[in-house]
Amino acid sequence: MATLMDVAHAAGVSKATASRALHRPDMVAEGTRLRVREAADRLGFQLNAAARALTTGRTGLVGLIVPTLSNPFFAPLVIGAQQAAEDTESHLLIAVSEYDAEREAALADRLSEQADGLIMVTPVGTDAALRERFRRQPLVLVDRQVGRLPAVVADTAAGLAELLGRLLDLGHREIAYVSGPAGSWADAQRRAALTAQASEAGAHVHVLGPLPPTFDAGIEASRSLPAAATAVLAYNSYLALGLLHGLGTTGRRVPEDISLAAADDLSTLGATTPPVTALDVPLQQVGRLAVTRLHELLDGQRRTVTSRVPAAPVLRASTAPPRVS
Amino acid sequence: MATLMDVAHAAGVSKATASRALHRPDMVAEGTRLRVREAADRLGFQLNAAARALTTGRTGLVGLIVPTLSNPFFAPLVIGAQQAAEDTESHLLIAVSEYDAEREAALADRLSEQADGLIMVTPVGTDAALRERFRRQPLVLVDRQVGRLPAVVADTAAGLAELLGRLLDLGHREIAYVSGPAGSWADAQRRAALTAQASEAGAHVHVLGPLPPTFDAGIEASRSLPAAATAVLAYNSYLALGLLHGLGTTGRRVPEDISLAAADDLSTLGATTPPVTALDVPLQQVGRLAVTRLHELLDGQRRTVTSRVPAAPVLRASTAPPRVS
DNA sequence: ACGGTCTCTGCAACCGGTTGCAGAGACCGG
DNA sequence: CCGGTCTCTGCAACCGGTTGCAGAGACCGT
Repeated sequence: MATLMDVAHAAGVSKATASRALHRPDMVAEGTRLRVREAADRLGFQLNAAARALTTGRTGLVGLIVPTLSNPFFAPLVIGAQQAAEDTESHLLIAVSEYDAEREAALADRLSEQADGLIMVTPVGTDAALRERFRRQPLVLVDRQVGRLPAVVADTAAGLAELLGRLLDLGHREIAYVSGPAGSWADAQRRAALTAQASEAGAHVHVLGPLPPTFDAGIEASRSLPAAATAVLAYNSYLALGLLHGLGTTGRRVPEDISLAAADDLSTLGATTPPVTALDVPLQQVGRLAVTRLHELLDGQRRTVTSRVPAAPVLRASTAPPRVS
Repeated sequence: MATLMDVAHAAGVSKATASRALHRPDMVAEGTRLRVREAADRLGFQLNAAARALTTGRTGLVGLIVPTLSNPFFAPLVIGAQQAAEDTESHLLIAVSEYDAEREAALADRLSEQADGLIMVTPVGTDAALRERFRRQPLVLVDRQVGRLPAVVADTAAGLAELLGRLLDLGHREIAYVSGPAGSWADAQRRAALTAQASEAGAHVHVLGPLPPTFDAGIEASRSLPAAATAVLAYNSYLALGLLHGLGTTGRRVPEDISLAAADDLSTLGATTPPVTALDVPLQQVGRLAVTRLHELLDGQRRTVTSRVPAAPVLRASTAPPRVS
């Protein structure tokens, strides 16, 4: 593998000039630059990332820790992050925590050796640990707020509030909310937003759970819905799918007997019978923004604000006015 | 950030000894080792990955290129790869090609600057390009065979053959196969295996497609199934889900009127009505194996064989004997 | 013709580890 | 007591880039 030295030699200049010709074009005479460039790709020169990282102190790597990849919910996040990474000539170092705080910490430690900074999607785990980690290394949180740490959150609480508004408009007054995993930050946000808004409107939100955000848990939940509820909101698509299935087998029709909606939007929700009303969460943008924020942080721009991206309801056939009883 | 030099100083030894104390324990006296270790974690020493990579020529990074992450099919692959990476103290550098050969090539080029080797899941793209790339850098292919290049493949063709066997046993003789994307290596393998085996058994396989492996394409396909077909095999779960939906809306019952099965197994297939017979592809193992193979390659063990992991049918309610006509 | 400025290039130090080689003692057998 | 072996440690070179600093000309205005 050709080194910069080889290139410099071939072009008849010094290592320093070669280096500048390749990424400081304005510091070098036109002719020289051309000669070096030509020599470089004649020799198939590839810059040694490690050597560069050693001097510059930047690896160009962004660590990304997600709780899982089995949930396609996270795919757009990764895609968005990758797009932003490409734009900034960096790469994604990925790790999956499996919702395990200890494992997550270990991965973060190991990733941080190689990466310039970390992006963490960490619904579980303590605030204190995250604060501590932020003190040691550049860090951007996703879908979670801890004090004034930089974060990018999808504003599902607001979106869900809007969704609830629609249900209230339709006439629903007794609404069940099927919670997500215990200790989830996002879930707590949603629960709080919903109950507050409902009581304001003279309605009531029945909270079920916490539950694991799975299809099976959704089926379970469908059996314990309060009889009064005319609509049910689910923490995520899997729960919603389980609910749909469970309601179907117990003979309750959606939306005639009960309305159903989910607080995220997997593509399958549009393909069920009936299609399920959902919240479109622009995760790709979240991913992109997270990387951008991280780079701002690395460049020393102290914009440690929380970025919010709005989530909007997508109304489908699973929501309708309650049956007049 | 403390450097090795600082640690050495604190422990009253030289840089060299400090280095050895940390990862060549047997070369150093017990007492010294302890002193160095103690100093290291007192100072919160973190080894600089770039510096290490520069001298050793190993970054400890494995590049992984997948066509997409939106399909949860690939999640276990990533998980498996990550597990193997953890075991070998390395990390996953991930990139998504979006099924675009040009993009894939660019990503591979850029990843290879940083990674010790590449693992590529590349259903599209030419053999020649892969061969060429292999000449330049350690490379392991997944779900694709190109000459004698190292590869790990899930033996879906064999698994599908077994599945076809079951259908034949049930009495099916006219079977539709709904193909995957044009140019897909795996799809070609399956098609060939199926048609050969069917004609041997006096049955006939009707090939539809190629089609994009999506839910919608599955719906489309459900409208153009040959009337004679009593069973249909789909290239993947999404097509199968689409077929199930499409058949439902046109009034053909599964499995009474027609049997249905998929050549991979997303968890949702077990949750439909009826649950869909599928092929369990142990992708996690594939991912793990791919990383192992890559490391063998890096360590100079020239085991450039193709590893196969078996895929086994999971029989569910969507397959039954054909209706006697 | 001359001093000053500006543009371009090279020298050499530096980033933070790893490792071949050699030297210093300790230890051992004869 | 001596030479040989073995264990442990340090010196210094090296990996392959980047960058501050200074020097060499070119060019300019007076």
